[in-house]
Amino acid sequence: MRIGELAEATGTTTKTLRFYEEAGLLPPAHRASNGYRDYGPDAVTRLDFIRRGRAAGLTLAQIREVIDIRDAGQTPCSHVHDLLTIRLTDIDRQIADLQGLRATVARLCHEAGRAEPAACDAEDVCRYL
Amino acid sequence: MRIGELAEATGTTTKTLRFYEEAGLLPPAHRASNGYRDYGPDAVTRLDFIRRGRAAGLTLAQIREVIDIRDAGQTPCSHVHDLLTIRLTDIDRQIADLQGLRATVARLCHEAGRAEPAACDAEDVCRYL
DNA sequence: CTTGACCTTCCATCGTGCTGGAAGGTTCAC
DNA sequence: GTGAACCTTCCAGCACGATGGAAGGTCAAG
Repeated sequence: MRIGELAEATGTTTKTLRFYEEAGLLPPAHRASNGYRDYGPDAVTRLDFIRRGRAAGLTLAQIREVIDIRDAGQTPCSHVHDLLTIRLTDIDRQIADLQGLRATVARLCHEAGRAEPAACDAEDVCRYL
Repeated sequence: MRIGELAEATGTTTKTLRFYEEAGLLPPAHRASNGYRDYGPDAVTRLDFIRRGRAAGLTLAQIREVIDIRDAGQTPCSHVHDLLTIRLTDIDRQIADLQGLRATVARLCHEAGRAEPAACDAEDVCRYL
């Protein structure tokens, strides 16, 4: 299949596919006689893997690590487990940070809702922030 | 005070202070006879306001909006309230997204922990992701 | 035979908030 | 007088994941 068909089939764009190839996430595509990229069905499988990795919040670099392990003939299972463990810790920290931030912003927002502009000091820009 | 002293006093860097001036967050500093920037105590107040805005997760552009309203002689209270309300909605959405993501990653991580490499299909890179 | 939809490469740009470094001027202590 | 520690401007680049556009080749339908 051609690049536009693959993009259509996987819900992405030709730009992104060329970018992924450049980034080593897709193997260099076989070329038809006219120079057009010619993909087999395994490209769809590969892109689905990339999509799952992105959905899990992995970076393209991390996804590439996993692909490289597989392409080197190893099984990437344990590395995937490591990546997911780190990711989980990171997500938990992000959630905790956001919950702290939410409390702060909610308090400020509540105060700003009952603001008395006259009480503000111009030099301080806004006392409700 | 000179730029290095202001940076020291506010816990930032001279690079950042020049960047803020360029971005319109700090008014162009008065210059001493040798061309050095010369700041008054109000610069500390202004930087403290910027720091509070950053801590609330506002972008520099949003902080600048507030500053511009104040510098135009208006009271920015209601705009601050609007910004904080939007920010709160956004934070709640981010938290919800992350909690959904956490569930996904936790499940994958659990499965990957009891992985059987032999059961993996090489074309699929890793079935645990 | 032309039009339009594809495809190719290459290079630049987005947003966000800085950060680094070069090349040079100023000031102060020793 | 010299060296360090400041300061100045200007231009480049980082991460991240694409996205836009120019200039040109290819192919099938009408």
